[in-house]
Amino acid sequence: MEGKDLRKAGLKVTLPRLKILEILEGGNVRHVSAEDIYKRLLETNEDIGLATVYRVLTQFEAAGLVTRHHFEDGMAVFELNHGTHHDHIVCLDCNRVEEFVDSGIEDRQTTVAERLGFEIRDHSLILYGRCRRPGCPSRKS
Amino acid sequence: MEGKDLRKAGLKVTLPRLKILEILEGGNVRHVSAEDIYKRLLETNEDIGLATVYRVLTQFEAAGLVTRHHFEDGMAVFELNHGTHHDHIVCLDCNRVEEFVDSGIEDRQTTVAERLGFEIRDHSLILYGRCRRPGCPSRKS
DNA sequence: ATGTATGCAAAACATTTGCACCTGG
DNA sequence: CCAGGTGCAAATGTTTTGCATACAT
Repeated sequence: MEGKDLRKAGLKVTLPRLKILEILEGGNVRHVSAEDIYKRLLETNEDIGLATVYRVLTQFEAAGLVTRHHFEDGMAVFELNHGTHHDHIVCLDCNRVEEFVDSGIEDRQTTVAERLGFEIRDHSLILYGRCRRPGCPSRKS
Repeated sequence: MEGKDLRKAGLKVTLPRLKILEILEGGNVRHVSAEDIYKRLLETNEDIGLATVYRVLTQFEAAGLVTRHHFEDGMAVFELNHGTHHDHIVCLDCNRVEEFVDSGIEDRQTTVAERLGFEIRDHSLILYGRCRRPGCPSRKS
């Protein structure tokens, strides 16, 4: 029984919340938009409204289960929190997203914040570039 | 005559573009939304439509005159490019924005991107925290 | 039972676009 | 004069909300 995570987060265990959590856990894609999830639900013939998807994702975020990111296309994407913090690098051509952690960067962020008199609470670091892997459109040039 | 910047950017010198550039240069606020600029124009009794503000800002961005940022509220803010690159730290309580540059962070970003096989083109680093300065609401606690 | 969650449709919001008119060079 | 710029209104795309109904505990 996997409703544990939900109950532990103080959320009533309902079918929409279970299904959405399931999709987030279904590892094939780590960063999904509300619309992505909604489409996935339709494919599985689940009768769940888009509004509910947004509501549930917002609750999950408040409960610390997921993180909301704003990549530069403006549309929000959500990612299941698997404990470890990490930053992102996004390919401008194929939209592939890789994750990384660099303790040097993390440390210096804290130092910089202190120097400016801030008590740091969070940060968002996104690198943009070209990955030029097989399958990436930038390869064609 | 200040239309020089515009003409140099390959843009026809028109009244809306001049007025908007003027507001961006009017140093009191460095990060403004399209709506902010529109309101400022209304206060000055300029008859410029919101659509034009968006169009002009997009052109300015394409011309490299301004940079568009997505802070975490989702609404885009624009900032005049004064040459030097910098990152941002935003106070979660009073929304004050400070700028900083840390060459250590910059260097490691390049290193990380290379390690992951990316040719880095740009990045967005935003720290979030509490500044606890006089006038900052977090002070009241 | 009862308070909360959901679905649907409509609202709200930021941003973009179509089109007739105006303006800068 | 004429290509390009602008205002207005309407369209778009994403996210939120109101409300009557359905569900978990």
